[in-house]
Amino acid sequence: MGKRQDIVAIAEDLFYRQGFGQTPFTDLAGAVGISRGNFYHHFKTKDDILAEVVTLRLEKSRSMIAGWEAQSADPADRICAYIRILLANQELIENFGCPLGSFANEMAKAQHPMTAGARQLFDLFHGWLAQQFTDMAAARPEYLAMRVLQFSQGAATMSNTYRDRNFISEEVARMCEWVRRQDRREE
Amino acid sequence: MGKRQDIVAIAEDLFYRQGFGQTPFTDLAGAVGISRGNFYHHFKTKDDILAEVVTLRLEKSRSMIAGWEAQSADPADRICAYIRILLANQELIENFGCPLGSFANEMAKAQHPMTAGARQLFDLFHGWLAQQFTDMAAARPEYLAMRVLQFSQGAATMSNTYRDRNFISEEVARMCEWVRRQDRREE
DNA sequence: GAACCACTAGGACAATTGTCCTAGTGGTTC
DNA sequence: GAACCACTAGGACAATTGTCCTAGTGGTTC
Repeated sequence: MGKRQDIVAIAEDLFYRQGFGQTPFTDLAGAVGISRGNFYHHFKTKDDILAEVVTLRLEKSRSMIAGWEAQSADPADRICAYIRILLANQELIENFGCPLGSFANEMAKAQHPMTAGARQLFDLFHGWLAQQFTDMAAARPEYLAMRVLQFSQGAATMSNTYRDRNFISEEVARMCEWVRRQDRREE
Repeated sequence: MGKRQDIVAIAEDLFYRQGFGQTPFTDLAGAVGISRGNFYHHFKTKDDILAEVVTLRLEKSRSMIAGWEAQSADPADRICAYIRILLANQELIENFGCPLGSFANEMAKAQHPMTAGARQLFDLFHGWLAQQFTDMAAARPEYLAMRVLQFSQGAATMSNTYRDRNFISEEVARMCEWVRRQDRREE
């Protein structure tokens, strides 16, 4: 049992690395260890697998967020934890880009219904970041949350293109300082 | 005559909108108006078309740059012209993302040799931006050029995901002001 | 041990893909 | 008008793709 979950977990990884449209069932079959035609016992279509992959990503994102919340009560620290994904997942991002950004773009280009799912993922982080800025008593928390997303998307693309680790480290540090400067609480 | 160039021009557009891997010859044939098998009179492989598409993009980018240089002698103005692509091509970016960033990411995921071509495109803008910052007597012109690229990549992804024109306008304005603040010349 | 179950392999299918090949056509050059 | 040219349509090909189907297998439940 759990085969279905295995498939989704492996598909999540492969779709990230190769793109959804560039990942045929042959690859999935090889990685999961079942035959190609057999996927249809578990899923109705390839799009159904994608839908569950997005659900899995949402769950994983929620538990990442829960982890950051558990690790610090300070909203600025929490936002920095988000920013530091750029370092924690550096090698993956260098090779395949940001999972959110590249997925959203692929869905948009394909005019795929799951474009909405990609946006949900962004919304999840955006909402949470905005909440942290609110807790910092910052003006325009939603705008600032957009700024953080924008930064991490840009940095991920630079990382993917140039693989310049010094630059990324500097930017992560700079952005974390910027976040702290948004704190308007009496401290 | 010129048929070859027609094909490359149409392929450039389609590859941008749909992605290279998701654009079959059927689509190309429909758009160009010749039969599918007939492409092989003009090109040896699909990859050969891509190579010429990249060359075309490089040429187009160079003439955009030449246009900005002709329009203003002030380096800050010139950099702002680059940043304002986000507004000039807003609708395209909302629908398909940044041509540079999305292309680079697709090539990286496919581990396609043309990853190098994608990077050449980035290098072209990076080099030119760095030159503008040098002309402004700014410290660390190459770093600042990276910052501009990073910003426009992030903003393009936000535009592609959220299509929030107010946000993009504000960010373009903010970034242009930031550019001007890097000016260290005696004025 | 019969009935059921979740799961499997792998053949088959039509559609699509990149590519190759043949047989043209229509204009220019001598 | 013969020779050449750039270009064309479209059939054919093998490989690949997503999907469907059939015939199982191996374990659990009564």
